[in-house]
Amino acid sequence: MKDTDDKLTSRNIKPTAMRELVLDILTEQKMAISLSDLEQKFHKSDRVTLYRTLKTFEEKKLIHSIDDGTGAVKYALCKETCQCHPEELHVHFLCLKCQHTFCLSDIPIPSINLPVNFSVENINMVVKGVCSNCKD
Amino acid sequence: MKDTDDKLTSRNIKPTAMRELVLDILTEQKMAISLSDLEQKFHKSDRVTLYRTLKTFEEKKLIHSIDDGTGAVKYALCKETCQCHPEELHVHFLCLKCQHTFCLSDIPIPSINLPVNFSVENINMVVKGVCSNCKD
DNA sequence: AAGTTTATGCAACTGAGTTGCAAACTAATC
DNA sequence: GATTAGTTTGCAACTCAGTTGCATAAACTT
Repeated sequence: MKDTDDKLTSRNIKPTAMRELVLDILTEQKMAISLSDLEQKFHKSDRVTLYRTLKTFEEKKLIHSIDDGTGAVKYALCKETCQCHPEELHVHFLCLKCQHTFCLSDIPIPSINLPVNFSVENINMVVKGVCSNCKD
Repeated sequence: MKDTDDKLTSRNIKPTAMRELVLDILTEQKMAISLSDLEQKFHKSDRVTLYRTLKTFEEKKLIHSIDDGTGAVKYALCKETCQCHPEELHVHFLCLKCQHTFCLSDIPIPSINLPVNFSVENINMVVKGVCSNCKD
């Protein structure tokens, strides 16, 4: 738990039992998960608490949210030092077969030449297709 | 109405009074609009009909949908010949001040080098920031 | 230990998206 | 132009994600 605690405190999040649990679950995931997904990892849980936990984590940039168009926002861990600035963001991939959403952490979002006087704060880029697992 | 009718029939959509009206409204818009926005352009209207009209239009590629993360999917007209293939897609912009969502029709979505054995079918790319109108 | 702040759990609500069904409309055939 | 078949429209009702308010429980302060 020491490790988990450190991750929380280093992001200025008070380490409660609930939060440690949620962070551990998020750490285990190979893919992004939604609030409902998270809920189902618990035998007994309160959606609202999980919801607020995710919100807190996102605010403190411990996790980032991905709107992949499936109707439920998904969440995945940020890298240690991530501040979620536009230059740090990566592409996400939604597999239309297995419905899993991945971080393509190695693929940065290409920079865009916006029209004059437009400024960027955030970018959401989701590629939809078929992942290597589902390709046969 | 001739013009509107032609646009519908050329996309294999039967031109009903309702559909002509919706297409006309969509044509007038400078920005993408949601189902709720559309609903409010009518004095008396049925959400479900408008919903289904938008679905039909999208299926026939007369319009495309944009998930800008605001919770409501927005819609905008496609170009005449658009088939909504990945290479044809453009970037969208959500202004965090005026909350308007624009097509940046001149800015194609940059192509991405996906990991091996990943294939693309669609891409949603939304840049969020402040538009030139709201910048002061 | 008392008091203050913060987190949790429950109930309840909103709003987008959706489905089923019956009535209205359109198109096709005789 | 009446009959039928297929399509579109309108209404009711539902699901599900996200959200708020409030009361209790836990953690932190002095």
